[in-house]
Amino acid sequence: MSSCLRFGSRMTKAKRVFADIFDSAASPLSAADVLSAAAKRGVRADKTTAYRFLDRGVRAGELSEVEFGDGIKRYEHTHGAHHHHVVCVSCDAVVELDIESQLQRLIREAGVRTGFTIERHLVEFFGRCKACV
Amino acid sequence: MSSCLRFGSRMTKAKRVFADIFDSAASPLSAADVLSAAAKRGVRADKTTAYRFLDRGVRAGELSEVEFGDGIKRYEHTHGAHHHHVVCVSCDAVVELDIESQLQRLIREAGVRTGFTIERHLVEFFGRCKACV
DNA sequence: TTGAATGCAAAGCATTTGCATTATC
DNA sequence: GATAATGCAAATGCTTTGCATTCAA
Repeated sequence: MSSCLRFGSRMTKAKRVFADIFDSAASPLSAADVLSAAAKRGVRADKTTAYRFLDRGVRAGELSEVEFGDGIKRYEHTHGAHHHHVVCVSCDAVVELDIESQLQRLIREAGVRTGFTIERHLVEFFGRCKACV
Repeated sequence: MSSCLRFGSRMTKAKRVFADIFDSAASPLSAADVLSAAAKRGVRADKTTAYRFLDRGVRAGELSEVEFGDGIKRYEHTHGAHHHHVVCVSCDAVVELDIESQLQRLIREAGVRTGFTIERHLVEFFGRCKACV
């Protein structure tokens, strides 16, 4: 169980569990998500530890922040390209969506039209999954 | 000075200024933005009043919430179609962007690929405006 | 041993709620 | 005069900070 999610110079129990949790996560996780998942695996950690893990992960380029616009920061393991999600408003299921090529086109157009140099974008979809329609 | 932004049954000084502020706003405004704009016009109001105005505006369908993913809720006057923005990360300038047709195509595709019924989306762009490159 | 990592408590910040007061209709 | 709207204080929820303690290297 060697996660590729590693940063910092000392390996601790908390970091090991957190990394494992992200490796097997099906959707972006908040600090609270990480803590409850860790608790389920028998590891109690303080919320500060989780917040620091997430912050360091982002700064190490290993985690990326995902914003669903509900005031809660969620994170996912960054494997290669950044991607987008479709979130079920009823059961919170999250499905990844690869729309890179379409977005690149859209971003190019947005840049041309506004004169901005686009650096970053926020693109997420919300709706109902098959089971929740 | 008759704003089309009206809701509730009694017109007060605070509501009048807030409505005027939204009428002449160039970009989405937060509660703090609204309050400082009101102060500049000589009207001191409590933050609770601003939050309630924004909430009622959304529920009346007159204001729509804009999410830039920074933990601050911003609002804009809803005239007709919902649109998107390009935000300058340096000077906070906001430019509107009409990409409805492209988005409709993207949403249709996302729905087909994931099996979700897409109800809502979060699409905003961030970068540097011409002056801030 | 040493300082990176942790835990706990307290602080920050945007937002919300409870309740008495004010002022519009 | 009824009650919608306001203002103030306190509470909420997520996140961050300060600081003493612990533990991996």
